[in-house]
Amino acid sequence: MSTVMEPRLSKGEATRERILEIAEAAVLSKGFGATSIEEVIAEAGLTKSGFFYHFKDKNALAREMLRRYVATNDQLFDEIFARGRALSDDPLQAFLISLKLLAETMADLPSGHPGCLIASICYQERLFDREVRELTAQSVRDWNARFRTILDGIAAIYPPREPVDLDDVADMLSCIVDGAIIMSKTLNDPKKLERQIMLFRSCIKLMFAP
Amino acid sequence: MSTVMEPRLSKGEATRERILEIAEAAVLSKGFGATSIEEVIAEAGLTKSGFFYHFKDKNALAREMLRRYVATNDQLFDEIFARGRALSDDPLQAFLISLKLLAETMADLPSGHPGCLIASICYQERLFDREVRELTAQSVRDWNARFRTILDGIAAIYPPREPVDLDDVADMLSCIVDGAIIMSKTLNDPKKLERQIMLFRSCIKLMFAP
DNA sequence: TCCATAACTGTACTCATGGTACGGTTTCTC
DNA sequence: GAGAAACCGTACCATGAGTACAGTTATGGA
Repeated sequence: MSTVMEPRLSKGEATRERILEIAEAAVLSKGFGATSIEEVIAEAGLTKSGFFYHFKDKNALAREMLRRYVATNDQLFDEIFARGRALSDDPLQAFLISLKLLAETMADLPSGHPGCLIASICYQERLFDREVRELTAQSVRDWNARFRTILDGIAAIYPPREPVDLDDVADMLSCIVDGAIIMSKTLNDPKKLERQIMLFRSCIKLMFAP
Repeated sequence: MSTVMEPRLSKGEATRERILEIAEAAVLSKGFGATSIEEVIAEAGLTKSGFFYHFKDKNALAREMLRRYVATNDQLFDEIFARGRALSDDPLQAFLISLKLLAETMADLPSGHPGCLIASICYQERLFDREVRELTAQSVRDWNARFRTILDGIAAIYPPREPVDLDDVADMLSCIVDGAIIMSKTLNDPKKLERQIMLFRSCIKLMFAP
């Protein structure tokens, strides 16, 4: 899809990356509390001492995992919404294009979306310190604000038919995605996610299209 | 709201109920893997022997928790959609009323929705046996089918404006609710849930209302 | 009122795992 | 080649799941 310029990683940074990737997959499939450091280091091929050299404790691992996750997602959104704007000057059309791109991106994931780390953390809040919880909340607020900005641009040109609160509509996208990921995973049907995004797209059309 | 006829519980059943309630709250706030039997029995005021008298192991606890959760939710939906039908003969109006009732029910929860057990389990799938996973999948399928039936009744009278797949629309409700619960918990803002349900209601109006 | 059984308690284990502490060793990197 | 970065090994403690089993108390029906 997109070739990202990876800055050359030192050996330590590469190991950290490897640990974070393995840990994320484990956390998304069994939860943070049930993810043992032992299994992570076994898969990463290093010892417990090696692990604790990189991460002070499990909470430090969680923080870095989350930072990584948020950064990756931010980048994805930047890309998708920039492409939408590049393909149409009309804000509504641009958004509809971006949503289609988002749906396609999700559909292209080989074995379905692996899960949303923020959702996972939300269902295990008591395990994390305030910093982690604040980070999740802030990233959600940022995403909502981003969508809200887009919707403002649309509503300025196309007044909504039904009286809807644009903040709620902005929130809706995250809700749909998170909810659809859960349904996809629960029913073992990866297609649910892209279908729900496309349905949200239809709702946007119904709300704003003349 | 509604007075449910509780069949008189024997002492053992009452203890089981108490354990399940405490365990559910713990699981929803810290995850299944991180919920220790010790803390559950401490809060329930009984010993480890007492616990294992009621539940063979932790997975048996999970199964019963889930059964309880699904039954409670089924009952809630039965009630809400029956009331909707009672208040209007028009299937669309009945559904809109039911959605409003659902939103109000969610708004009335004292400290926000405690969380969806199915979502929690979905993010810890590897911890559970096939029976538990099959139970979650089946309950989601049942709920989707229930909504689909309602939508069929609506679409028979009010053909949808935009070409939408009714299965997707049916799925959307669960997605919205699950997603909004996550956002409510993450942002510590209980109102998100009811607002999203009301927004879904607006979308239904936009899709079907003449 | 009695008795069988349900509903527990108490004690005493095993085993796996998270996490800590710390000294030593290898491997980069400049 | 030196110094720092990136580890390894070992030993240790606390906690939690789960087992075993004998004993005790409460309950509810005949």
